Amino acid sequence: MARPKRIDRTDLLIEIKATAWQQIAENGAAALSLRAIARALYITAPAIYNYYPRRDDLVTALIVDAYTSMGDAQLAAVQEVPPGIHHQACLRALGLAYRQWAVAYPQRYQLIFGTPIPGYHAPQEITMPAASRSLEPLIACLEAAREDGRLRFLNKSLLPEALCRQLDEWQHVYPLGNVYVLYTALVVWSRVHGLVSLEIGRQFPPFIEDTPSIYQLQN
Amino acid sequence: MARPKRIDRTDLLIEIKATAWQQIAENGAAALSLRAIARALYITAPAIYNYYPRRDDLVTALIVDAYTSMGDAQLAAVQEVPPGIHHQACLRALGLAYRQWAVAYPQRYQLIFGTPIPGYHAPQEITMPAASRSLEPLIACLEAAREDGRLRFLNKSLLPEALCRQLDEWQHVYPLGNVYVLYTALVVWSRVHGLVSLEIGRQFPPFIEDTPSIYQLQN
DNA sequence: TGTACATCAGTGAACGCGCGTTCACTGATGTAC
DNA sequence: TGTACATCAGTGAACGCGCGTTCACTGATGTAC
Repeated sequence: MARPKRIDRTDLLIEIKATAWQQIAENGAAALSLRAIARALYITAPAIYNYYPRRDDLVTALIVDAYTSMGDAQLAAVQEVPPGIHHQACLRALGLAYRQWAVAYPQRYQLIFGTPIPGYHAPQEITMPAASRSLEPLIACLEAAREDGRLRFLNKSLLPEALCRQLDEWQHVYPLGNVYVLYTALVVWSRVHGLVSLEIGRQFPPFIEDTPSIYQLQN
Repeated sequence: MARPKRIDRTDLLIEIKATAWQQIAENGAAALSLRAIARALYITAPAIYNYYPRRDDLVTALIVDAYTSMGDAQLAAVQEVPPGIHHQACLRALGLAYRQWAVAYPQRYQLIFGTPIPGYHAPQEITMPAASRSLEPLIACLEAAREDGRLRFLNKSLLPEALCRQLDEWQHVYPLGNVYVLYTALVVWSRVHGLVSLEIGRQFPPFIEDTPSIYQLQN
């Protein structure tokens, strides 16, 4: 039977997540605790079990939310690029959007890409789709470039075999694009990620972002 | 009175640290626990207190060790560069050494640069000197370049004031070089760090390192 | 060479703490008659 | 409009756990005579 919705229900669920994010921001993702969240909400700890049957489910929900948020930002960035424009501009917009998102929500960034939470093991079947979706815009952009013949690929034999198999499998489960496109996406993404993780991780002054994606396009 | 050294003493102290590193590698720095270390060494937990009066002291010792290890690697890299060579070569060697060290000791890297351990607060007066020393080779290299007139600096007004004050203070406590040199060092280091943190943090295949330091030298 | 003593690394029990999780409950709310 | 009932979000007590840390202790070792 469909569960009748209480107004409170969504409210408190949202508040739980918000408080969780706050705690992650303050003490790091490793210090997340249901009891601390409950305390902050003037609620007893077991009450949270009405919303998340286990602590890990909360963490999973947070991770999915973070990926979704990132994916939305990426999508918005692509849609703001006027159509018919060179793919490089698209890549560049994605790179900048990635950075802006990370700077705006460092906690989410940390939860997804930072040191994993000690006890927690992410359920791949829930986490992977969200992660894949967040990379979709980038992959689509590269796929379009490939179809235009604007992407040059390296020899297949240059791809490490293990990596190749992994990409194959990935492509099989979430058919987003050509294996080489996936590989290129990973490379592009990882380089941008490198710059961004630096900016987020340390408390250094934000350096001017040097439009990083450009020199990746092997065209 | 000088404490007479037992042979055991240094042995177990080393074993404690080694086990700690192992645990950091396995479960992340956040999961470090004296009891777990004791368990792994077939020892009771209080025994550790003969070597480190508090848990945080162990962590501090590990951090200092990590910095020292990194500094040694940096120093060794500089010394292998034949004298009289262009400073760019020196910078490049430092960058590559940084990466190699990080790849060789990802746990140490994680402890220093990763998400901080929840309860732990580093005692600056112990931690900072070690950190500074690890950057010394880089700073010396840049300082030499400056003396050769091979470093061009931006206008002072372009430096954020807060950053400027912080660097001033740093330079005052550890007189390693000109403030602008320090700034440049930070920039160079941070970019290399960005690339490396990417390579370490994720379990992606190691990409070919693209000799990163070069395009930093503003000469 | 043998005995008495001091040292001190490691033991085992205990403490208080915060954690995730369970359980029977309570009491406000919405629904049916 | 009023009453009886079902629902179910949140409570409070309790559990077992691992943690850091303390304390009085023990027993092997090295030293002094």
